[in-house]
Amino acid sequence: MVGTFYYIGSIFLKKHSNLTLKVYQRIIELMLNYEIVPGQRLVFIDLAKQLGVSRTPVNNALSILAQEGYLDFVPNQGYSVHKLTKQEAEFLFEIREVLEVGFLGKAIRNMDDKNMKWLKKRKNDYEKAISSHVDRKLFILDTEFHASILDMVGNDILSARYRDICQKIFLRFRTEDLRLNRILDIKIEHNDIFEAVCVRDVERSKDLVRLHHKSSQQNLFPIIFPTD
Amino acid sequence: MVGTFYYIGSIFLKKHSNLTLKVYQRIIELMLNYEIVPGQRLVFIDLAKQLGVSRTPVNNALSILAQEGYLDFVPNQGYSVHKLTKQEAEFLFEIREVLEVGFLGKAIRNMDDKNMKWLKKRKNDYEKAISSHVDRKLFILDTEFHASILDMVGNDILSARYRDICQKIFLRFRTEDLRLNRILDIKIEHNDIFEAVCVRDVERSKDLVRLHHKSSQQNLFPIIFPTD
DNA sequence: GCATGATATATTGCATACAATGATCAGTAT
DNA sequence: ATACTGATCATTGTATGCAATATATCATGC
Repeated sequence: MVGTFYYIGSIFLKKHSNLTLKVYQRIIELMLNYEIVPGQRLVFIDLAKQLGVSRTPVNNALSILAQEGYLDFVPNQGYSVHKLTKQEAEFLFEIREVLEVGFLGKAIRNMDDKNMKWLKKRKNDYEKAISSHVDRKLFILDTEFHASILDMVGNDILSARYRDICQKIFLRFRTEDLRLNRILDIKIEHNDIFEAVCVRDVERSKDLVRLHHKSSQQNLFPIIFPTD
Repeated sequence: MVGTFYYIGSIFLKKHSNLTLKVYQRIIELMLNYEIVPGQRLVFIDLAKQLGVSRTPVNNALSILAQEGYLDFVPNQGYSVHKLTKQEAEFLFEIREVLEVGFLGKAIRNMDDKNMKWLKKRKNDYEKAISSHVDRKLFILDTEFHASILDMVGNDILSARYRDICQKIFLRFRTEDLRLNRILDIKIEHNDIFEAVCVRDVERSKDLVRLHHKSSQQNLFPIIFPTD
């Protein structure tokens, strides 16, 4: 179950909530669990029946998700799950890298022992999950490793946006797209980044992060976008 | 009239649209024109009456705007226009700068004569608007000057997000907050940036942009957040 | 056989009725 | 006076009916 990990909109359901937000969250879960997939059309009444609510909260939730770019919307025609294009994925990778590299210096300057322990924990989480090929766990834990570095900046808006970008990317992928050798490479590269960050070597960290993203892109894109 | 310039969500109303999107756009206009102001509560029925529609599309539009961070929302209590805190403004400034500086090199490398002319036009637009103190025109034209540089990168998602960040910031300000001497300084600083970009001096451009944002922040924040 | 047009069907869009919730205010007890 | 309780009111939340729109089906004509 990945339900506790989604980032979209950074909404945290509280005791006081409404159906719109619950439906919104549920749809994200459906996307993360491949129960609805990129390209698939979403029909109000079907979703409403499936979730046991009326069309109103479904309509609301879909409006929000469309605005965030997770769904496509055509007036009078309806909603469908957005299928990220190769170009969009490139755009997002590019933004992701600029943010990560751009804030790495501040993150490292801000880092304390607590941060470092936390980061190590995220690194271990990824490694421990390598064997268990469930859902999108690896994508999420990979993202969490990187995001944990950025979290040290202390800029909540940045943290939320970074996670949103990563999620938009990995929602396009399937776990099978990550081949084992790439998974193990990621582990090694994370280790290298972790070491460089720990010794506060900003320039080396930046280089390693750039290299890491480049490798990920080179490995995944031919699989995800074979024709383009 | 600033209606043609808003960025939120980058939705462009087409022939086929629906009331939700029209209401959404209208509320943005109301925010830009100070007809609804930060902190103000938004009541469904009032807005619906004012815009001549039912509560349904208003509800939809407000959900979207809340998700984007332009409105605050408390379930069973309602919506209010978000009043950006000093910290949030600092966070946004920080992100803005990292994006702008981080992509400046690529922008300059991509620049051709057409881009350069376009940028000069944006620079002139700002200068011409200095005398006409209407609405948020200066904020918008200032943003457009900077965004025009980033547009050269050719990353649509980046361009949209950059404008969104700027808009979130300047929605918190009022035109009166920009004092004349700062307005004239901006003109000079834009000129310097423009020159550096034109001669493709990436490092100098970056320094000037950083300086420019720092000055803006130092001038505006004491006025906008006097107590904090 | 293919294009065209009319009809039927499915789905979205909007308004509204009713229910649920929270805020306000008055009244009572301490 | 202040704190508590209950009734009233305002507003949000949800479901649903009907209208508008788009799509699919089928018949007709060439």
